[in-house]
Amino acid sequence: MDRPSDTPRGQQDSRPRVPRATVVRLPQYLRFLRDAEAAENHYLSGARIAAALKIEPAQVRKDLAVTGIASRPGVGFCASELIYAIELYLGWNNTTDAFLVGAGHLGAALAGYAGFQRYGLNIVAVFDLDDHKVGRKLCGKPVHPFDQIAAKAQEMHVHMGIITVPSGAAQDVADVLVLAGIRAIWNFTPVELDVPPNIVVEKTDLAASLAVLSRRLADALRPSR
Amino acid sequence: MDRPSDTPRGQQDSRPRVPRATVVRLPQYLRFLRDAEAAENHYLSGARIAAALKIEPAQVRKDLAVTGIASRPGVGFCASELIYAIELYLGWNNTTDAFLVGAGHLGAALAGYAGFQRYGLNIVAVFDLDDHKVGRKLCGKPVHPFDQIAAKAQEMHVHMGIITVPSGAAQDVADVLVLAGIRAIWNFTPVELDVPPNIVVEKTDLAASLAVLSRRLADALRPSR
DNA sequence: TAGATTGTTAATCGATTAACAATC
DNA sequence: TAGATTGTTAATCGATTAACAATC
Repeated sequence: MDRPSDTPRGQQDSRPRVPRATVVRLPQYLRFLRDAEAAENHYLSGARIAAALKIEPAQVRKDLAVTGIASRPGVGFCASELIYAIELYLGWNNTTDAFLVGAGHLGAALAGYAGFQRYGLNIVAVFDLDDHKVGRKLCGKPVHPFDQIAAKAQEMHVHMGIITVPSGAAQDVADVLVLAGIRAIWNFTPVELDVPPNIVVEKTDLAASLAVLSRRLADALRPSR
Repeated sequence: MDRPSDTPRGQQDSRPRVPRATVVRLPQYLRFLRDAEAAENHYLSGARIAAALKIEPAQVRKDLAVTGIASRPGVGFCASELIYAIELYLGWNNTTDAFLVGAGHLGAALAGYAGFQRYGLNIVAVFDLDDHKVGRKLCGKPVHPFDQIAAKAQEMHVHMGIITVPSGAAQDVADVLVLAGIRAIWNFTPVELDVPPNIVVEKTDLAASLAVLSRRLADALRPSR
């Protein structure tokens, strides 16, 4: 009933736990700071950042504290310092190579999105089960046969996979990615993937966002009378 | 210092406030229930739903309570009843017509996504600023010139707009949509849109999801030694 | 220096989890 | 009926907001 050693959460919990919501906000700060930097605003107070992004000032200070960068009262944060620190924190200073599986419309949208470069993401290859798509290019990225994932992952030292296949194939694709040594999966299907605990999965579920929007629209239209 | 009437939140707060997280989970339940129904499982206990979706049983009971549907101890929820009630709650029983602005890769992905039908969403028209794209079809949807949004919105009684233009054009597009009488905006750009308070905006920010994934991958790779 | 702004601790708020009497 | 399962209240957990002494 009682376990020998009662490790509460992981082993070495030296890192202070950062709320997910904070990580979600970091790209917002990053964008704003890059724009400010481009506009020659090199120093910005937390209060100003807060006002621009409609976030509570205290929240901004707390969020930015995770970067380890201090702000000087009266002067503010040094934009370039913060930009560098946020990129570092998110691992966006070095580009991460990723595989994309599923050369459909959504796959094409992601493969063709030049903006990912700013987020340190580089889709190096696309895979698809459909032989008609193999050999062609999808938005400039070569499309390989699905069964070459493992070989190419070893060869190219790729750690991240993006799944944009139909729901029915999602789990199979995930299994293959895991076997290929992929450590992080960005799942664009609504399927709750079953993967080993050491694999990081992040789901982008369009239906979830749409649900919130639909519900709020219904609320907005109802009492309009 | 003290306001005359201390209205805490809105005017008629008869509706019990439903957590956003609950609304986000509803599509998960819906999918699971539809699958169960298709597999001839007509009654499902909350416990079983919880196990399948890896959600706490108490959470499932609480979430599903918003639908007003009761479960019978020993028997469970009636799948079809719940499906209907969730669809009703999300306004997905009747299809919602929507405009899509921005006929790029992401626009094509959304315009071509047949699955939206299951979520009560119907993209009826696409708009783009680029004249080369106007007149063609994008995944079967006609592409209209951008300046026809207002006229078409009135004509087709459309309340929802989806923005998939480059970031720089997002605010302008939002302004036009608002002027056209659109009430809900699904924003796929990272821009924090400035709209009147009666307009509902839901942002799907890919950078935010990627940030969480990147950070967790960095954490996973670091202590692997 | 004086005053604005910070970093951080305490208070609040909201959501999740646990517990348990009520129910089919 | 007996037992599993519910709906709901209380306890816990975690994140946001407020407050304020420390700081440039």
